[in-house]
Amino acid sequence: MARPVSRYPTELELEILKILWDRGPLPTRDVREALAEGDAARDLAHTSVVTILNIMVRKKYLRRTKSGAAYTFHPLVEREDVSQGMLDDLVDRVFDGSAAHLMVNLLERTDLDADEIRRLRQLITRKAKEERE
Amino acid sequence: MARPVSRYPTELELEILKILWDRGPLPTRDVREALAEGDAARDLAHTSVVTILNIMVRKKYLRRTKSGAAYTFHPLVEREDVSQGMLDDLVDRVFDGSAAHLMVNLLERTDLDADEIRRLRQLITRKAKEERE
DNA sequence: CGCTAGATTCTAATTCATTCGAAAAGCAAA
DNA sequence: TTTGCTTTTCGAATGAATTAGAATCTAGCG
Repeated sequence: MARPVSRYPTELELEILKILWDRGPLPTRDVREALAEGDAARDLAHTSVVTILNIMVRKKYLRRTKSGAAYTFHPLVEREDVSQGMLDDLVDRVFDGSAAHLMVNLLERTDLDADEIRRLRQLITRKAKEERE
Repeated sequence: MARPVSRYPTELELEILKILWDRGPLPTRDVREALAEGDAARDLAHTSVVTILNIMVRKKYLRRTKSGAAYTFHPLVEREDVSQGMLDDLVDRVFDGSAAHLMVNLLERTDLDADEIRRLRQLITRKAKEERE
């Protein structure tokens, strides 16, 4: 048997989703340009980008609409849903289902700025209250 | 070009690493049995397990020692290093480098028990103190 | 010493992910 | 309408991940 379909967007698929989430529906040309810039710069041939966009349509990550000669691609999945799915998967697979374990791990070695710390503190406090009810 | 080697252990590789982290060095036979049990039960042929163990040796995830007729496989990477690597990768790729964003996301929709909340609260408080220095 | 049980090595089939070129198709300007 | 540019469609190559059968090797026993 063979490698199973990955349950979540692959590396490249995620890059493309991020581009479309940030800048809205775009035609192939613009997706290609955005990929060539970006942090993880990928200078792909136009056809490569077309190919992967079509795969993403097949996988229902995107939908496309005709505009003139070209197609415009729209995200069909939400940023939050994908992030959460991938995060939950990591919690399950790597941290054996313990979100707390993951957070402790992250907290112990991440630098956070004051605002972020305050925000997290508030959330935790609220959690603690909910717990007591 | 082709799919690049994944920077972190693949699904199956991680399952095997977890088995070896939990139960120490094991020969192929025992790894196979553990895989067949486990949560994500995988009932693989003996040779399949051998194949992947050898791939993992090539990738330096494991090392093997001869013991009698068979080989015994030892993890060469630490659980913490792998977890952190995979977590950092997710933070980078999915949450654009913001660990705080990830934690907020997780906190908002995860049920934690009282102990875990207390533990996290302590950590955050300590972080806040450090920040003020 | 030769046989057998179990282990290992070799080879290979599948399918996914990534990458493109060649060719067909569409639209706009000359 | 013909030329030229842009786009898409199609087909294909390459390599990683997963799975496993066939062939080979080896240690112990009668």
